[in-house]
Amino acid sequence: MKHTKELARLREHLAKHGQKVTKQREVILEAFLQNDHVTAEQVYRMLGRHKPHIGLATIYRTLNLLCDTGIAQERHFGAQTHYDNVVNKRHHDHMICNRCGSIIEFENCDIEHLQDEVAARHGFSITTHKLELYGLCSKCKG
Amino acid sequence: MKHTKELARLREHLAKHGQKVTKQREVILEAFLQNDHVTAEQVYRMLGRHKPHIGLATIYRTLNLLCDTGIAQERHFGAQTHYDNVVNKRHHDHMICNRCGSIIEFENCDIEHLQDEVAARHGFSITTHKLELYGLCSKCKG
DNA sequence: TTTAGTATTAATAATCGTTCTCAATTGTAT
DNA sequence: ATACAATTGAGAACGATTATTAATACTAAA
Repeated sequence: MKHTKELARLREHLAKHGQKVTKQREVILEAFLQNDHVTAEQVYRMLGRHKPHIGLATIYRTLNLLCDTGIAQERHFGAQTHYDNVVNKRHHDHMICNRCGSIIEFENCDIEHLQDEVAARHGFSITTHKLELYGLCSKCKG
Repeated sequence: MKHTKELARLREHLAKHGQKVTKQREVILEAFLQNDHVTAEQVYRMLGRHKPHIGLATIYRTLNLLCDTGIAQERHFGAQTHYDNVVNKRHHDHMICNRCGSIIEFENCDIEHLQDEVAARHGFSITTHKLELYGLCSKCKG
């Protein structure tokens, strides 16, 4: 319930950029940290009964802010942008089930090595990457 | 200029599905095949002076049709959907330059092997995948 | 080749996710 | 406490894509 470390990180970022600590930002951070990844709509629904009401635009603004702090990371799985919780996690990629939509996280250093090799061969320098495997999860295969 | 093979493939698909061969579909296919990957807008601009005028909705419909035939494949690089020419190509992935937007294709079997391994470890069966490397191309690095 | 029937088209309205605008409000440094 | 700048909520605006619809163009059968 108390994500003091992430809260500190957010405050530090805000201070460094002359931005303000607001109730909305704290509330949205708290909601965000309760999941592995969420869409703006999902956060909006989570905070539906919150008083005072928090607008959808603020959700978007704050989720993008969390990306700036490095707490979140954008992913484009389908139509909607997913905001991925990456605190306390190393880089990871995703498997997405085409039937039930569940998302499984995984990490694999060997793949990342090979990516670096390929990039080097083309004189390309990687800043980020995206790897998604689509198919059927173990449950939906049966 | 004459992509008879792809045209045949399209006609076959249409016949099999009780759909019709139209001028628009042939013209759009021809335009599509002149690039490695295009957006609907790009095709629309390519055919800007074509008579009779071809509407944007028809471009979208036809590009999606080409995906059904297996001639094209959708990619979601940024805001717009890219339609990737995959005839006569094996599976490949992409490097996208963040500065100039150029897209470099590459293929790497070792990576695909590792993907299969990871998936197997999770009881997941892959139908498709997407791998994109973002960064700076050799030109923009200088 | 004419006909009848269905698929397709162009134009544009509609939709969806997201960002922008702006007046009102709230942090923050003094 | 004051003043200034950043933030907010509401809804308008936006860009990409899809749906609607009346008119048109294939296609297969006669």
